[in-house]
Amino acid sequence: MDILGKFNPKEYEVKWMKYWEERRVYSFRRDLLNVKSSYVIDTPPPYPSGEFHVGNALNWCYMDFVARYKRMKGFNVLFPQGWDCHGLPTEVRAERALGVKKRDLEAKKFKEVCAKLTEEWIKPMKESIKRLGFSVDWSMEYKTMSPDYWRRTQLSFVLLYDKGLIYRAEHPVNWCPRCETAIAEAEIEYVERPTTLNYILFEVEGRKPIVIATTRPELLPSCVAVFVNPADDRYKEYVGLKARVPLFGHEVPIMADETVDMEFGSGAVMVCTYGDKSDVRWQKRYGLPVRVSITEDGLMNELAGPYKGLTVSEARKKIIEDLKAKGLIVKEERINQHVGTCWRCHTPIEILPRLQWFMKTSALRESVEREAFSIVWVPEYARQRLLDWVKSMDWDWVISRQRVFATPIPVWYCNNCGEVITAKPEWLPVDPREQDPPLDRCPRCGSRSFRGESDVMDTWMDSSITCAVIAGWPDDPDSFSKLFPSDLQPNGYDIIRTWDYYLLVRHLGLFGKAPYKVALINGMVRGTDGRMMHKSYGNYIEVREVVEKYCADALRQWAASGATGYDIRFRWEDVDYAWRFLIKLWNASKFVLSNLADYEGSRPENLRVLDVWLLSKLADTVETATSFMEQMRFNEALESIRDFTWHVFCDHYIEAVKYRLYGQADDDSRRASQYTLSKALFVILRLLAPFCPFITEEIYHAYFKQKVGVESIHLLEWPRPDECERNPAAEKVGSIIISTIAAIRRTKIRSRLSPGHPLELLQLDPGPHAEALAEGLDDVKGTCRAQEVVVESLQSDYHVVDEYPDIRFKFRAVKR
RNA sequence: GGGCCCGUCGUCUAGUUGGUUAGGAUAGCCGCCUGACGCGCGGCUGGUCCCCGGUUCGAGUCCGGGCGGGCCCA
Repeated sequence: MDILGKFNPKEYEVKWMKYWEERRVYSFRRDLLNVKSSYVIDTPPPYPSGEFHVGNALNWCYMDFVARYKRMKGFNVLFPQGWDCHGLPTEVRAERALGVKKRDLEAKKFKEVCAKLTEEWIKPMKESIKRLGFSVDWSMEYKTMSPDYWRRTQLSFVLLYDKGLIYRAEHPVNWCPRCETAIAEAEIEYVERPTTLNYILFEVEGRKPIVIATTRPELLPSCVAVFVNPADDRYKEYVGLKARVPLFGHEVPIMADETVDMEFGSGAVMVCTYGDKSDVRWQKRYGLPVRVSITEDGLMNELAGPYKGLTVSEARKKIIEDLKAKGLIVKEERINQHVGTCWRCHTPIEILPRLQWFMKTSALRESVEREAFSIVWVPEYARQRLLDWVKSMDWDWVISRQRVFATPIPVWYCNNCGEVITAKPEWLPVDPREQDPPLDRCPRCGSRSFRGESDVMDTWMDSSITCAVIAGWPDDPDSFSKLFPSDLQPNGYDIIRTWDYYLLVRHLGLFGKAPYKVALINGMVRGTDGRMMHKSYGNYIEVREVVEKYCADALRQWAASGATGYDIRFRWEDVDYAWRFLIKLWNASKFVLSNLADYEGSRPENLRVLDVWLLSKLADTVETATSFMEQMRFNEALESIRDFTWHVFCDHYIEAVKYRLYGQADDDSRRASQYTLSKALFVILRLLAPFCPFITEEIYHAYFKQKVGVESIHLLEWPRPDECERNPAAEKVGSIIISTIAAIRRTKIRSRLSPGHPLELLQLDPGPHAEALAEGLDDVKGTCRAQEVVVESLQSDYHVVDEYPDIRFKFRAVKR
């Protein structure tokens, strides 16, 4: 036996981290696919930003608690780790690193630089994931930028295209003029900012001019109609007439629509191509013309006449000046406006019509809504979030992007007839920007000249097929049939509308089946000041800092301290408490192990009542903890284990068996306590293993490994209540004895005696509990260090046991 | 403006189908060198359960209306 030495988590944590990796302790047993039930976790692949932050840590802790618990419950756990590599920030960083714009460099070369940077940023994140002890199977690691991965993304594109769920059309899209790309609704961030609402005169033949209110006068050249509310008395007579657009001179119809807000501005609005989403709605509903005046890089085009070439904001200034010069602005009003901006570069977005690729998500709305009910959401409110989002979507998903570092869209166009040629599955992976289709001639017109699609796919197209990919799709149908759908999809509530939604819609489109069974939602991490943890708030904590000051097991306990699905504050006090618990466990283990030298491991015939009491309480704890783990209520599970360990096991049981170990009792009693100590510690360690994988492994190896033989505690079975021998009668008796001991100890301390101070005489009046106390008399005597105990009726000057006020006692201490 | 979530000692958290004096943990305070652990042990003090109504013999819990905070969206 290897008695534990000094508590040194930094040393043993690194040791076990390496041990687990070398021995592949957490590998998914593919050979047991048909033998053992699998449990599949669809780890959301993070974007390789270079930093694994505390929010990630929380998310991964949840996954790991489940992974380790399920593994111990006998499941063959698949816990993979991937990287969602493509993304604009990488392109921006690459541009900065190279000092060029992406379009100025050959795509191939630019992609190489991005890939290299991505590899670099993955490294530190991977280190963090390992250091925190997450039980990932690294043989399953994938990167969405690898050709083998984007082969799958492309295949999913082709299959959805063949099913009619992907189409190409000219449609208004959210456009970032800085990034020069379309972006999805999910990528827009709305910010509030002050702006000016301009009241502009539009001439109307035969009437007084009509005043329209707009925040975007630069869109006058794109004006295609004026709208008023049909119930608005001010404008009833105008409906059906034509208004002349100032400065630009074209005439537009004045129309009525009940969605016009009479209270806003003048009650008359102009419809443009496109100022906002309602412009798009009206344009569609009334078949209005399309007049585009803004270019893809955010400049005014020829339609803007003299303003051509100006940026949007320059044009706005100039147009306002010119209108003022002509007396056409009658009022200016400062208002706050919500502006859609690009979530990456924060440039205000424009809505532009453009040929884009779409996924027909509108066709899948009903099945998404239906499947949301077949999924278990932890906590349940998350389902409502998803449903609300699905109901509010009004456009199909734009899946094309005008970027470089991303999965290519596997499509070519015939230069002669324009035929769209999608790749055959066997051509994949393919990059149409660099490769021609393996065809002699265009199947429609026979031409030999093709042009590859230069657009690429939205990153979400990569990351929304992970459930299929980790299950082995498309190469291993057998494995796919067993590992799809995933059992667990863990992520934060902020990305329910993206991650959970896109996964659902993609897999439903491809396979007609929901991709995960349980969605486990985590809240946001707040700083010590209670606000969201942000670098800009100055309340940002780095994972490394916590691990260096404390250790991974302490950080993991902090992550378990909040209620599942709700925000959690980072508190050093929690980490500190966790740290102290580890020390407590360490010392208790040291005590137990140092008393087991002459114990061979078998169960003695006769346990004493306190032994049975402890094991029975332990059975309760096992049951409670198990139930909480099943419900993924990690805070409750951990708390029940810590509470039992600290207060039942250490404070009461260990204190009450010391006299039996220190040679004041007979051998049977000693052996019974040794059995109970070792049994209880072994169960505690296993209960704690999902939360504190390092310390439990260290203690396991110091003693239990030799008895059990299994190479890691994490490969053992989760404890069952029945292995702890529940016994309600003994629990009752034990509780009486323990309460009595505690009451005597309290009284000693109040009398300024140390708990270990010997008593010359202890007088005990058990009241109705004579039988129970008779059974525990040795324990009371030994633990309270009474030289003599007399059981007798007490009438005066006695103390009582709080929990059992019928029990009276008094004592006389040995003189100091 | 809309949807969802949340308001319980300073802080975090539990509170079953409504049912004794709202439980636990931390922090705070007061004791104690006690033999695994002062990184410890024992104890004490903290709550008008956000507010106002209603239902009820009885409301932290159910209903209605506010107020405050958060996330997502417009």
